[in-house]
Amino acid sequence: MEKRKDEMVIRKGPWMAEEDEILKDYVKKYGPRDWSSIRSKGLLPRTGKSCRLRWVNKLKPDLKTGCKFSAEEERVVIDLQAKFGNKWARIATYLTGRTDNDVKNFWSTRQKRLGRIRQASSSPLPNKSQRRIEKISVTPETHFLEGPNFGVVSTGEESSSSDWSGSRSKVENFEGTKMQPIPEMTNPNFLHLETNLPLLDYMPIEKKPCYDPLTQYPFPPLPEPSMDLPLLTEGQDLITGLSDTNFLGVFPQGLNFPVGMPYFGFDGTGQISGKHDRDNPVMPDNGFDDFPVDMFDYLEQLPTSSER
DNA sequence: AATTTATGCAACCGCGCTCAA
DNA sequence: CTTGAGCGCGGTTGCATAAAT
Repeated sequence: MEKRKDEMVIRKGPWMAEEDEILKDYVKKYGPRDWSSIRSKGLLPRTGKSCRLRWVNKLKPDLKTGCKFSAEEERVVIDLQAKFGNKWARIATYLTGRTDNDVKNFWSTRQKRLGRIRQASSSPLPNKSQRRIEKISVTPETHFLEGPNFGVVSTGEESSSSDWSGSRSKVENFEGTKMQPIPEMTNPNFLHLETNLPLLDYMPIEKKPCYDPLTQYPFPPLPEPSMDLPLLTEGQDLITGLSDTNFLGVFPQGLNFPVGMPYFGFDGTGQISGKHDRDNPVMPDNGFDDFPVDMFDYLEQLPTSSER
């Protein structure tokens, strides 16, 4: 017996291709609004919320679905999370083709990864079960150092921190004789470095209208590059501002960086931005009060002088 | 090859805000 | 002023898949 449309059983769970098509047709006709009417019109047995979520996160035409966060995107998220806190929707406005859910998931994944790193770093001689976790965890984000006292991570083939698929097999665990966490990880001054970081001064992307005003069909031209940041070559132009003689003034006295330099914000002019965000007291809600998880991200592997 | 475990992502839930009736 | 619908956001969960054992 057929139910009236307002009695329609609400469907949950994964979307089928047919449902996607119906939803796309709806948006094509009516625009991305009145989500609840999709159900009241009897088009889909889904709540308005569910329809909106599906559209925003998966069906909108300008999304970078299935594409890992680039190093630049990672950097933006990390900096803006420090600036805004867990305001994923706000952060997402600074990234082209990324949704709040994408940003949230990225951050969540990153938090877990850093948590594992933290755990691994606190037990230098892990037992057998822990060893696996460490093996999984170690990426360049852990910033192991090369040299006689420090472990080796780099295989020399990774140019972006964003693609770590397969990285599990590239690294060794702590029990190996070559590898130890960097000593700064336990230095209290180092741990509080983050509070001294100048923050980026990004501009949100101007989200272009999603719909052709004539046809109401979504055809957003792909947004322009996402912010007033110089396009950086990984590990190179990134540190342009280091030539600023005032640059080191932002560090606590006596603190030095044996490898690489932390990333600091750019103001869009190529100069290091020393701006602190006074009106944003929000601190990252990362759950590691005494161990800022972002600490790793301000250590970028730099090319050696011979590589520049 | 089979099983276990970890990971990442899609989707749901609850809460709060806005706005119109 | 109140109320309820609609919507957006952040937190959380469950599942599919990959990786390890």
